[in-house]
Formats: sequence, structure tokens, C-alpha cells
Amino acid sequence: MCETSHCVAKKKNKTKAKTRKKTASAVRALKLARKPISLKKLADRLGLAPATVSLVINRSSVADTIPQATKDRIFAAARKYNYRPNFYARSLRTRRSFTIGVIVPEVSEGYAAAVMSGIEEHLLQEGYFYFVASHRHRADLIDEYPRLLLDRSVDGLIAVDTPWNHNLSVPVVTVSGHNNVRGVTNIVLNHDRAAELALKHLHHLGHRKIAFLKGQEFSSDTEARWTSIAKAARRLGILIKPKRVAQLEGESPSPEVGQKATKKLLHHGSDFTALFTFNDISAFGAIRALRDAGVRVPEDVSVVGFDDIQNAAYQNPGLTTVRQPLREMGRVAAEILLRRINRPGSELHDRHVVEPELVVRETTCRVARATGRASRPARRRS
Amino acid sequence: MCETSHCVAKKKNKTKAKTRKKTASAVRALKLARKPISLKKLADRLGLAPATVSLVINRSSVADTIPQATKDRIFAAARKYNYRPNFYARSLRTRRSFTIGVIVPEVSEGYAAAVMSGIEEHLLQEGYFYFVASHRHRADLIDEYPRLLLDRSVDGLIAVDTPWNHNLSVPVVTVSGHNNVRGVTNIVLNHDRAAELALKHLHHLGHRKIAFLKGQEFSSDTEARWTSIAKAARRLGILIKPKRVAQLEGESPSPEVGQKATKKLLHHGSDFTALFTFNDISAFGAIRALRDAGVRVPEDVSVVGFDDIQNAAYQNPGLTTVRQPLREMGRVAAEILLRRINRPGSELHDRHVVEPELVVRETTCRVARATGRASRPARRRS
DNA sequence: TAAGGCCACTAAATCGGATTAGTAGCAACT
DNA sequence: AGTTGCTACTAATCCGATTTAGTGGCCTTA
Repeated sequence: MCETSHCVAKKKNKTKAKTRKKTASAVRALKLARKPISLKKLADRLGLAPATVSLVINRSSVADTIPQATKDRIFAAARKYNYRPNFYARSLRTRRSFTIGVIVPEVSEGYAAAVMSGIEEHLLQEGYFYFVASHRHRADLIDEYPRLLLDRSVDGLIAVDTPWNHNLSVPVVTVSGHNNVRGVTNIVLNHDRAAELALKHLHHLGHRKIAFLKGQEFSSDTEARWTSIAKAARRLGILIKPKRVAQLEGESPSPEVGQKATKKLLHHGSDFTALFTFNDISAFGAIRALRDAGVRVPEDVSVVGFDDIQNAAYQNPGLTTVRQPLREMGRVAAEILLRRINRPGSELHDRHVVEPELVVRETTCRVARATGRASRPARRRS
Repeated sequence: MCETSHCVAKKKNKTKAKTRKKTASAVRALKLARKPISLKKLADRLGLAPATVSLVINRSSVADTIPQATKDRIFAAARKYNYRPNFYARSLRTRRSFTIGVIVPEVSEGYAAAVMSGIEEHLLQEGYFYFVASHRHRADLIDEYPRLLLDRSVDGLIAVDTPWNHNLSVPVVTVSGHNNVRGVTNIVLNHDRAAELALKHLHHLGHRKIAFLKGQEFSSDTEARWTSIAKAARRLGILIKPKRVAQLEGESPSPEVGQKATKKLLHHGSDFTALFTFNDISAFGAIRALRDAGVRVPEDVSVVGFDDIQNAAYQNPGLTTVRQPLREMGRVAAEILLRRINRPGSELHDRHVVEPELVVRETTCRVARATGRASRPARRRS
């Protein structure tokens, strides 16, 4: 099957090379492309049975005894008439679609986009295509899309940052899903390590009063991340005061949610010298809120983000953040999924852990010596 | 056909509601979902012919004379056995896939992601799914993907920011494509207006020495944008010195390319009080380069970006930029495409123009009075 | 010369629906 | 009594491949 698609791809390239030379044949090829020739007609032209042509083109072992001369004739004709197998007919028969479904909260947002990029890289290279469905955290869509995708006979599913409790008939891999559903492979970050990296960094810089932006309820990373933070904090002797914790609220993938949460923190007179946010996007908003309140970053408050999305590096100041290897997570997800699709028997790990990395830029610095609490009482504008 | 998918969707919802109540039936539904029942078997159970069931389920007008009682029986059975039509069988017969292909340079980049988000919004709501293929500016992939997608029997194609000279057998809509291929609808920004907005703004602020970051060769907007800028500059009496123009180079979708180009500008001793970049991403890089060279933004050099991607507003300082309604462009592209697919006869406009909007934030300000040239001779670090 | 084996294919079933032309049965009308 | 018309369906073909179980012809070998 895989061979088939390769073969087709090759054929096409040759056709292309040819059409480039002659305009006349290019036009013909174009016309033919309009209404592709069917296997049956191709066989007719060749004076062979469809079965023979099919076997040869698919390099089936049944065709081993067919002389090379005939095979060549068949390939030549396929090229000449620009034969392209009808995908639906083939899928109908083989019950394989070489298509997978990808479910994300929102395409236009850095996190999912980066993961998708990794997914795509592996998938397209293996001859698969993928459907994207973004649910924008709407419960009904989270429920419906898996079915809709299944209706489309996807060979497998990848759910990114999406709660998952379906038990489907096709292999499923989740990225940062934290539900334990049997048969689902989870690609997850080592959150313990991530929390440790961030908090150790802040601790080294002298920070003790650390505030947190906790993720939205619906984000599947929120719980795991928070548990890890609590653990790491305890280990380092950092006290997490409820007053210094704000939860992100709202489904918008924009920095505003971080800005709002931070405003709330400031409003409640919480004092802190550092802020560890749930993701980079909310860090951007947080920095904006801090600046608006006359708090300097990092002189008054250090900020550590999470994810290291595209332009975290190009914020001003450059954002210190915990990098998730998002692209890699996507790629690994695709790899594992394809392996499970193509080797159904193979043993199945229910999680694959990837490691975070601390990227120190310019939003963190040593806590101000004099007071030990750099943040002045928040003075909110407007 | 459309009705069909609606019908199926509705049916599913009901099933769902039911399964929620009883766990037993939920399990059964699940088991059935594993190996969906076929139309033929369903018809057998009903003691009817497959044709009848098909006609009723698809609400064909041929079934008008069938008594409601029978129809109800059929729907009830479909629900009970969780009948879901095989998508490939159906597509094979009807030659409609309710799938379209979207070709973008790179998914994980703000521009394409925003457009995709708009595309998706309309598409999914109309019962379509879409394949994404990102070519990363590789010529071979730009050439190959349309064919590959066509092999998958997509009903139409949307090409985002991608040069296009294919003449395909399905409707095609491009977003910011600037090639004139017959039968292809182009969604384009009013670049004349965009250039005018940006330059007038800078002109009003007293800027006369304006530098430009021109887009990469491969970006399909580059030419049109540049032509518009030249026109607008002439009208405003702004002289465009070649020394003040740098072209973005490299295929990376990261701010680095803007940073590099700006460094070059500074390195060549170009003096300017404002910089108009090709897009926001490169503006981020440019600001970084300026700051690294000890040039303050906006006090020494004003910067205007282009696109208004997600966190342009959350840069520090907030980026003044020309907004493209990217989401809307995607949505319109999808709308036009579906219209062309579903009403092949309808008249076909070869372009649809959308309007830009200037978003003034904090990277532009009045040119320094004293000298009329705010930028100090560039002193590069490292 | 009968049996066996190989070569080069092919016939036919199948995947799961959509669709068109038709038909059996009955009532109403002329 | 025959025709028409309607109701309620169905038979059969088709979409375009894949795949299994052959098959006819020729060459060996015992």
C-alpha cells in the first residue's frame, strides 16, 4: 500500500518532467488530468485485464511471475494516460484512508500550531494527509468531532491539548492530554522537571515571593502542571500563598486573559517578586499588566513563561521561559500513531515523556537586594 | 447531499443523548461503532430494499411517496443500529468528497494560521473538512501538493500566500496570491490603501526618511505591496532611497529574517527616522536589531508593521501596524470556494478585495524636532 | 504419454452506497 | 372491461479499485 503511493508519486514526477518539455503534451496531460482514466480503461487500451494492471502497479507479489516487458508496457501506459488511482475506490476496498484526524483547541494559536507543524512534517512524508478540527473548547464539538472524523474513516486520531475520554475503534494519540484512557498513548512533558527548572531558576535569583498564573480549567495541562509546581515549591521551601495565585479565565487564546489575571493579582495587593505564568501568551499579557501598573519587568518583578513559542524570544524584553519541544511532540505523536496503525500488534506504551528546557532571556533577574520584595504596591492605571 | 450530512449529524446527536442515559446502551453503541452496520444489513433487518433505505435517509424526492410510518421505521432502525454511511462508498458514487485542500507556506506561522482559522470556521460549519499541506516554500512541494490533493478528490482548493499557476479541474481560491490564472478567484488586500495608510501616518508624524523591509522574493504579496508603496510614496513626496530598502531573505517564518535585514540597513549607514516592515514578524526582529544597535523605538526610529497578528498588540512597545483582516480573508475564501463548488454556473469574479486598517500603537511617534533625523549613526553590538 | 509444474495472466466477487428505470397492487374513472 | 394514475417500493447497474481462486498453455520429467 505504501509502495503504491510511492509508485504513484514517482510516476507523476516523470510525467511532469515530460510535460515540461513539450507544450502540446502538457496540454494533453492537463486535459487528461481533468477526467482521470480508470483502471479498467487503461487495461482495455493495453489489452489486459484490470486485475493484471492493478497487480503490477501495486507491485503485488502475485505479479512476480509477470515478465518485465509486460510490466514496462503497463507502467508506460499508466504514465502516458496519466493514470491516477481513484482514492475513494481504493480506500473503500482496502479500508485504509491514509488520513488521520487532528483535534486542537484552535489552529491560530502558537501552541497547537507548533504541534501541528511537527505532526504534519512526519505525516506528509509518510504519504498521509490530515484533517484539522478545532473545537475552541466547546464541549459539544469536543464530543462531536471524533465521531465526524471517524465517519470520514480516518486511520487514527491525534488530540492536542484536549480532554479525552472517548474509546474509539482507531488508534489515538494525545499530546498533553492527561486522561487515562486505555489504549491511548499520551505524549506529555515532564512537568515535574519543568516546574523544577523554573522555580530553581527563580530561587537561585533570590526570589521567594512567587506568584502564579494557573491555567484555565479546560486546559488539560493545568492540573499536572500545578501539581508539579506544588511539589517543586515544597522541595525548594517556597511557600505558595493562595493570594499569589490567579487562574486564567476565558477561552480566548490571546494575551488578554493573562493580563486580566495579573491585574487581579495586583488589585488584591498581592506582593511578589516573580511571576510564573501558565504559558507565554499569558506572560505577554502579564507583562503588559505589570507595566501598566508601573511595575518594571524584570527589575521589580521577574516573569517566567511557558512553552517558548515563536516570538517569545522577540518580546521586549526577551521572555525567559520553559521550552516545550512542541514540534517534536507533534512529530513523535505522528510517529507513534503511524506505528500503531501499521503494526497493530506492537506493544503499546501509554505515555511518552519529553523533556523541557529552561530558556533564560531578559524577563528574570536577581531580586532587588534592599527589600527582598521588589514589587511596589500595585498602582493600577484606569 | 448537504441534507444528508445534516441528517446524519442530527441522528448522531440523538443517539448520543440516549447513550448518556444508559450505560448499557452506551456500551452497545460503542461496540456497534466499531464495525458500523452497512446499508444493506440495515435494509435486511427492516425487510426493505437497500434502495428504499438509501432514498429515505437521503431525503430524496423519490421517497416523497413513502408513508411517514415507513420513514419513521427506517430512521428508528438507523438510530438503533447506529448506522453511519460509509464515506468512501458515498464519495465514490457521488463524486463529491466534502473535502477541500488548503495549501499554506507553514502552519505554525501567524499569518497562515489566522487565515486557516477563518477558513475552518466556515468550512466545518458547512459540513466540509479540509486537508492542510504546507510547502515551506519548496518549489517541488508547491508543485506536488495540488496534484496530491487532487488525487484525494478534494472538491476545491485554497492556496494561501502561495504562488499559483496551476490550472486545475476543481475550483481554486487564492488568498494573497497575485497571479492571474483564469478561473481562480483571488482574495487580496487593498494594498494601495494599506501603503497609503502607513505612509500617511508616518508623513503626518513628520517622517521623511523612511526605510523599508521588502518581502522575500517568494512571498506572493511582495510585488503588489511594493508597487503600492512606491505609488503612495510618490504621491506624498516621499523619496525612496535604495539604500533605505532591505529585502528579507530566508524562508524561516521567524523574526530573525527581519532582524538580519535591519542589521544590514544599519550596517550600511543608512539614516532613517522610520521603518515600514513587510510584516509584523519581521517588525519584531527589526525592533530587536534596532535596540541592539542602541536605537530607541519609537523615539529614534518609528516602526510600522504589517498584518496585526495575535500579539502585535502585546509587544513592548505595542506595535503600530497595518491590519489585514486575515480571519475574514480566510472565511471569505471558504465562502467563495463553496459557492463555486455548489453552484458551478454562477458568475465568477476573479478578485475580492478586502480593506486594511491602521492600528496605531506605540512604535510610532513624531519625528524628533531638532534634527529631523532621529536615528543616530548605528553602532552595532557584537 | 500421463502427470506435474510453471508461466502469464484473468474471472469474478467485493467494498458500501446512489440512482434510475421499472413494477406490482390497488383505486378511480370512462 | 380497460385504461389511467397513484402508491410504495425494488432490481439492477454503477462508481473504481483490490484480491482470491483459478485457468489454459507449454515444458519437463518419469
